[in-house]
Amino acid sequence: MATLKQIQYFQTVAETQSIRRAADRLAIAQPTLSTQLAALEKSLGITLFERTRRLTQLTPAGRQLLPAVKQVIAQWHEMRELAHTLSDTAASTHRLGVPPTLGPYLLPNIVPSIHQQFDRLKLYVREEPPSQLETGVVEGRYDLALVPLPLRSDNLTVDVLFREPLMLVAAREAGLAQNGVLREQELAGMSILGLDERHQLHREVQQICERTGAVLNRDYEGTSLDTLRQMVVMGMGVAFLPALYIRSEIHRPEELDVIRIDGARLYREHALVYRPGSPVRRLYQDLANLVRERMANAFADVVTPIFDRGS
Amino acid sequence: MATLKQIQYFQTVAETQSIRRAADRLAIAQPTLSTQLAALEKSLGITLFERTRRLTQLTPAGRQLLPAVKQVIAQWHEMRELAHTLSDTAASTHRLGVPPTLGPYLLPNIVPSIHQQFDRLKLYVREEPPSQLETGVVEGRYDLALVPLPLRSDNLTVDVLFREPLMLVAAREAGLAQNGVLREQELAGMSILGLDERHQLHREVQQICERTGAVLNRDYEGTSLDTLRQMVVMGMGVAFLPALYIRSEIHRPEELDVIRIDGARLYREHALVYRPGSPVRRLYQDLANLVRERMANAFADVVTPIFDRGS
DNA sequence: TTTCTGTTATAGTTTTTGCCTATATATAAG
DNA sequence: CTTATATATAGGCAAAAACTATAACAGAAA
Repeated sequence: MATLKQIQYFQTVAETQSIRRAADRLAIAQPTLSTQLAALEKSLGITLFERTRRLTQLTPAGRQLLPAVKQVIAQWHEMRELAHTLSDTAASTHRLGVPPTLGPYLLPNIVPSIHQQFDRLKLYVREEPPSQLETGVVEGRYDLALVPLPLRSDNLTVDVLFREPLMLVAAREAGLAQNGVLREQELAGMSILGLDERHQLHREVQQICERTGAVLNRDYEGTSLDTLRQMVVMGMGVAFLPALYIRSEIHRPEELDVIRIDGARLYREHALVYRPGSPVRRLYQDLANLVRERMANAFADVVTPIFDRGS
Repeated sequence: MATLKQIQYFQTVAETQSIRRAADRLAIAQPTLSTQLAALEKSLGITLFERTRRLTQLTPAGRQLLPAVKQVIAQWHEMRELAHTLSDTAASTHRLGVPPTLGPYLLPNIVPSIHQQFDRLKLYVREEPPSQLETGVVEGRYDLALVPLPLRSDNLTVDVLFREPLMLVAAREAGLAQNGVLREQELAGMSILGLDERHQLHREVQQICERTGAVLNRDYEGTSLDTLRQMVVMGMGVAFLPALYIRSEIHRPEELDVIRIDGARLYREHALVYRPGSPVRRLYQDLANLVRERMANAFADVVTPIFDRGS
């Protein structure tokens, strides 16, 4: 069937113009080489060499086949080199899915750290709603994903990363900000702007409203955190925004007050998920730890990293 | 060592996303495939697949290796196709050597016939003095050559092709032409122009002069048949020119008389030579016959084909 | 839960093949 | 004619690739 070995033998004989010398160079016995060469010629249906005692040289057909043979061997070597590079698991490209309300505000803070620690690892990042991220990982469209808890799927490995507070944001003129803090009870009856229901954040805010007695305003819904912020700036109401978004996109002096709500469970939790069978789960665990440490070191005032809690 | 079979297996499993289905498509047993896959992974130092019961899919590293693997297989198929094409011996490029005093005047007449009969055969033609053609064939720089007899080497197969008369050419004004024929005796003492001694024709003309009593003029020697003809036209003397050259390059009306010499052995003989061990000698015999037949059919008045005479 | 089904891995065996040594054969050189 | 050198052939062994049978395991169905 024309094996790789055989065509390597072919190349060597063509180069040395001698079966004996080629056998020496290949460190095999001369009869072995004769036999394999004959087998190759038979399987190709071509006489490759004109064998005389003085020298063994290519036939016209063999001469024309040689470049093609070299191509095959060259490609094969290339493949092996690539394999060698990839044998370091952290040298591959991993497909990471992120939700649109987290990715743009988290990744710029952690990607440099990742590249510092795993200098040959590459990330192929895509944004999608969390539900699709989960199924994406299960079905193999992603290798790993950042998703908010709780998960829908139960057949994924979950590394909980950190807790991210949701802050109430109001227009400055609304005058809600008493030293930046509000008690939970004061939320009752308040009209809250939210994202449209394709975002996970929609549901999270909805649950907060139910718990605190605030009212989710469904007349106007944002399509992204940025539009939601604009709606607040324009005085259409107040909204709950994630702390990392605020840290990233809202700078003082601005027309907005950022208010912490005392005593309420106003936060969301993010996790890194991947298939339990993934052969590189150790790498993903390392990545999760790297994110937690990065959060602990540089974002302790914004988020709360969660170590040692599986799911 | 990572065989071709193994990387084909790899590709098939990647495509079918299942070891079982891949085994079916490859017409091998499933355990064989599992084992070979494991062997490949070990030799590459990479885990290529994430095996679950539902589906077997590529790891990030495997995903990146796949294109390289496909390249190898594609090149290999290309090589086999080329081999199949070349398995028709008449589909290769054969290196043909010709002497400068024959090639340009013979080949235009026979190459079309060759391409008609062997439509996929290609010739790579080079001109060299006959002595170098012979060693060229012996040493493998040529696959076959047209050379004048007699040969220097005795380790070549010789297919004698045809006998080509040498004609005396004189300027019209010399008035030598009595009905285009001269008797041999009339050559005695005549001054003959020849080629320089690097050409085989130099020696041939020299021998003719010795036999007939003509005198070879060595003061002026041509470097090619064309310069020799020019010298005759300019009245510097008379010369012996090969019949095929005359047929090809001397057209009437012209300033030259072409004279046949009666009763003398004024000719040279051409042969096709190749190494006795050449695996395609049958093809070369066919080519020799084709040349003879072409000469017999279209050039019977110029040359004398020689059938059935080995050497 | 248990059972059934479908998929991959492992064990044991047979067949194939790639390689070796020894020897035959053939040619060019001495 | 003999010798030296190169390739081909023969016979045998060991490694590898194939097969069958079976185990292990997850997901679906009962």
